[in-house]
Amino acid sequence: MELTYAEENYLKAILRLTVPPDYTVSTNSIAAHLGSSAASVTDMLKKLGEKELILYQRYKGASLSETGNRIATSLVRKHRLWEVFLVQSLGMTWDEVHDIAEELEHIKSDQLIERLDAFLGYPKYDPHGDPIPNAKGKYTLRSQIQLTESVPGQEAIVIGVRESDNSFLRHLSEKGVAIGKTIKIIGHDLYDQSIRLTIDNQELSLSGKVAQNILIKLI
Amino acid sequence: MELTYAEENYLKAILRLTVPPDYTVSTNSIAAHLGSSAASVTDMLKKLGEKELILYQRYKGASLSETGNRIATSLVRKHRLWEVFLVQSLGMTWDEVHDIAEELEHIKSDQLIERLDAFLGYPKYDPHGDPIPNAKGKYTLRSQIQLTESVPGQEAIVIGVRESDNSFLRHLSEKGVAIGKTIKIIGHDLYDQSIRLTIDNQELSLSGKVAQNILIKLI
DNA sequence: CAAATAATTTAGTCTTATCTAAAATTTATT
DNA sequence: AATAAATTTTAGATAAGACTAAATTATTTG
Repeated sequence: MELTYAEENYLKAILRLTVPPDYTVSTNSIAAHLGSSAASVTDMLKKLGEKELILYQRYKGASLSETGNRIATSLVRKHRLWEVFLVQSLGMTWDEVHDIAEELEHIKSDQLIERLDAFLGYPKYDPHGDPIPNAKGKYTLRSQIQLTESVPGQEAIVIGVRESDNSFLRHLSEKGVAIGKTIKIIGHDLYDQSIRLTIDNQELSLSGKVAQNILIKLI
Repeated sequence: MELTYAEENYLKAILRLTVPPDYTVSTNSIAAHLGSSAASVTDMLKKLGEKELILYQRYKGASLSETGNRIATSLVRKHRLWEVFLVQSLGMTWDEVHDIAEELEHIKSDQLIERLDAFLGYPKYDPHGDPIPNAKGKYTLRSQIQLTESVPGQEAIVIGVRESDNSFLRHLSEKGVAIGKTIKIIGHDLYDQSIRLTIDNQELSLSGKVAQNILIKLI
């Protein structure tokens, strides 16, 4: 199927924002992620739904179909392989390559990407440490990381916990931390390993011990 | 200036079709080259004229401005450098790379293209033998070739002659050969070096001696 | 659980790039 | 040079992707 750049970008956005437990993405979160209006997103979701690239119900959000997931994953593969090329072959730095890879990922040619993969030596991770899906779309999920592995400035979604005893969970809910919440890392304290972050525009601090048990997905 | 893909493709088409003596390109020839309608071309020429990328007068055709020429040449540079990469680094064959380079040439990053140039070892010619403009847009004009150097199937425009004595020119006009005419090569005769080609859907044959003195530009 | 708030969709516009059909202009021909 | 033919432009539509403002549906809160 021939997709436009816009359609491809929406699929990628939905994949990025997809998190457990329901794997459903809201209109507003897509709009915020892409920097466009909610109305534009609705229009596109209708179109992607008709093409059966996503499952979409009015007012209920969207999730990727099998086809949509395959296409979005292949875009991630292309994006990350190109990033490796830009750093490894052309000597660019990891912070210079994102925007260029954002354009390169849309080049349509399976042969090209398979040859690029071979040329680069079948790398498993991109320069940011994110895993590169193989030609079949399989990859080791490393996009799920511990909160302690985050870097200041990053935005992420809370997707789970590594411990589930009641006192821990109660502590989290008191702080306003819940699965599905979007967070933004402010910084790591060098002395006590605590992490400052914002949730719902509220600033708060979590101890290193707590942060270690919170799983997030970068967005 | 931020140009759309369509605008860039029009500039490239105009550069390709530009030939002596007047360096002016007609609406219809652009339409034929791009496979679009004359009306669409007129619309775009108006827009490019307003942006001062071309000089355009209604009913009189278009020619590239200095800026337009610079941009179009830089697109040719990108296209040919990417073709070298695809063949030299990825091992593709010269006939597989054109369409992919057609997409890659639009990636916007000066840093990228300069690094790619260095990575490839500052090649002077692409896999088809066409010269690659340097970062300043300079290149050895080899797109002008003798008719004897053509290959069956190629289409070209007659852009000049290497000899200009009267009997030669009279011979040409009798055959229907004139500057600005579009020709298509049918084949080279192995015994007498004569060349068969079509002009205005008329099939004709030119002797090797004559062909040697006709300069063409591939399209 | 009803009212208030938030999220989402619909309706109506705009821009870019395309098209066809009709009108205008230029070029060729008799 | 007048008319015919070819070329080019204008006029009016369409589709994709975006927007704002208004309407609708869902969620939260008192």
